[in-house]
Amino acid sequence: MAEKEITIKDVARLAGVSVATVSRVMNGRDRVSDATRKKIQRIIEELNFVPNTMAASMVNKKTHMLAVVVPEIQNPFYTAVIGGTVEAAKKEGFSTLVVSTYNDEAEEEEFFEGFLGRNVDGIILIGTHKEAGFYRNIRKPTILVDRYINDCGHDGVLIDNFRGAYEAAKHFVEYGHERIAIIDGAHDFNDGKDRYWGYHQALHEHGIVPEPGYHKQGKWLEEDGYRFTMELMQSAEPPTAIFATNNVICTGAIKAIRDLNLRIGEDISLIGFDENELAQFVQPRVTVVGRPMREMGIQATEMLIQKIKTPPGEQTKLKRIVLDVELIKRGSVKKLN
Amino acid sequence: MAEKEITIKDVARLAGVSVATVSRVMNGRDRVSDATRKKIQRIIEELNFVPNTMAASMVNKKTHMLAVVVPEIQNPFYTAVIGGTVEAAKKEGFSTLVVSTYNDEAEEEEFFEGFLGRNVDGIILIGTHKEAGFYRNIRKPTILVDRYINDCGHDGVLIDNFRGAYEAAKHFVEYGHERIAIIDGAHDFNDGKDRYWGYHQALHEHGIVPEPGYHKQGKWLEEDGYRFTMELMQSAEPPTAIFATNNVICTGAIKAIRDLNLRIGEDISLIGFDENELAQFVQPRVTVVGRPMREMGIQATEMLIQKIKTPPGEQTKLKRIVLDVELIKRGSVKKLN
DNA sequence: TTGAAAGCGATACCAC
DNA sequence: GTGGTATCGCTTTCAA
Repeated sequence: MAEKEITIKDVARLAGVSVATVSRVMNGRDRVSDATRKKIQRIIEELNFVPNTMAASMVNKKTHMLAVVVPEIQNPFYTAVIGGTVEAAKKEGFSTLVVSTYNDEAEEEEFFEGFLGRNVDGIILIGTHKEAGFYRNIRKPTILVDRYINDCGHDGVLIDNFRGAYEAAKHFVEYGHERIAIIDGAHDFNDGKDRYWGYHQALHEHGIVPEPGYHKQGKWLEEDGYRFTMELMQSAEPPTAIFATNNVICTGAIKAIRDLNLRIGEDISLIGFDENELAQFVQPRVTVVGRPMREMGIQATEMLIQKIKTPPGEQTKLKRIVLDVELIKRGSVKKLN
Repeated sequence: MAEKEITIKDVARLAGVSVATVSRVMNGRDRVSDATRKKIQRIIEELNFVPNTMAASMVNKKTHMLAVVVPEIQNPFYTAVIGGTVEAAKKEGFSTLVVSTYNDEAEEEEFFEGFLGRNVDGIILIGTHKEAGFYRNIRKPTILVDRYINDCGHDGVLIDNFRGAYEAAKHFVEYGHERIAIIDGAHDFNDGKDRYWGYHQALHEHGIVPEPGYHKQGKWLEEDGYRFTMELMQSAEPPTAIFATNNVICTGAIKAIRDLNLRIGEDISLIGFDENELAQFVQPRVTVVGRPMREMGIQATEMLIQKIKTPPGEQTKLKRIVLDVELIKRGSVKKLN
């Protein structure tokens, strides 16, 4: 681990040519005579020379690396997005590195200020910051995924949270439910807010006034799902249906229902948002709003690379792609009518 | 996104000093008169200047970045290790980036050859390659975690797989089981192999000859756990106990048992390796061999940083830390005696 | 205390 | 085709 690195100069010297020529054969652009090319390649082989990527990057200002920054690496939703990103990036010759901010704004800032944030060619960002200002400060091709802040100055790939929630709530209503609870968290981002209002509108349209006591706001955590489901079901007038607005809240709700010895789809109807392991395990399986997670990563990455390749002059207008969601009906909603 | 970057030269010019002096106040090493320091700091502030980390790294050959390379980012075991790494690295002033090789050797090689692999200061590696040669080629401080290849030339942080499996199998035996099946995968790495032989020894010590038909080898996948459990339970002489040697195999086994309408801990006893969501959800909960996942990441990172800071001359002998495992007894093993 | 200048290891333009 | 050299943006002697 001590030997000093071999550089392009060493190769040039041993091959009896200039560094310029060595550089040429490495990058294969300019033409070089077959004889010298062969010789240089042999030396490179012998010396086991690998060019210093950082030096090259200093000149051409490109690293061919993308970063995908997510709030929480443990959440399968995010890892699916990451998977899509890695796949799409690879196809275009970019490497991807993953950074988890653990939902910590400071952590997110550190990324952008550090070596990484400053040296990737572009960023797929599922942000933790809530103010547009933070995003406007990012002077690098960036695509916001899932969470979008208005006026942030970047393109986005989102899903139709409003419609997803609307369909879920409508499904409850159409099956005759009226006492429909919703468990969510702070409306810091568009996603959470939209889900609430989608639910809200579906109820309204069917003449149901959402009861404040049926709206439980936590921190989008599994324990919130557990605790609020407990509370709801043990209240004087329990709901007949619960809308768990993300995957971990849904997991918590399922556990609570189990601990209460209630039967899903019988004693209580349930719809989740995003797939999760338990939703697919319990019987009957739980109806969820599904979204094209991997696809979101792919689309975002393609947009990003497109942007990276576009000359600074001819950048286009801001763009937001909204992907559709799908209500995956299974057996967790009881028909009351 | 077009404006040209501000450099140290701009700052120097505007402050009427040399770049050397600006560099000095940025790094705060050499002493600079209070007057000029103040002035330079003001200019830096005004210009919103952020030094180019890459240029700096070219000189001092340090990036203060660590990479943690895992086979699969979706597996909670690995994300736990990552979590430990990030925490420990941060404490020492290092940033961490995550790379998933998706169990693909080519992907792993690309990492090492690419920008990333060549520019981090050290690597926490849960490898995918099976031959020592690959690892010996890594000329950078590296700690192998979990999977270890003999003669690879790097330190390692492992767990006592043998004992974990041994305790699990012994637990079965002590509860009177004799027909004990094991589901694992290829013995490409020490971990899988050790788990098998730990099981083997426990049985032998108690006078039980492991029956070949009870050893099912797949690819360490959930579907293997599912399929083999089905096969085993539908065979002429089903086992009374199954040892599922990793978290996803255990998940598959639980699903199969559910689909067969069997009761865990009653019709079939089960022990898993590593925690998993279903093991904690089903009732009775499933006994598992637990290991200090986060702790593994922390220990490995501390070793790594230690190594990075050690002058090349005085490197110590290779070292392997083996952390202990714990059999977390719950209700999935029936007492037959 | 401060400045000039020599790198760090590549690329790319301009000559020849 | 090939070589010389300025350059990228910073750090670090060496002098002054």
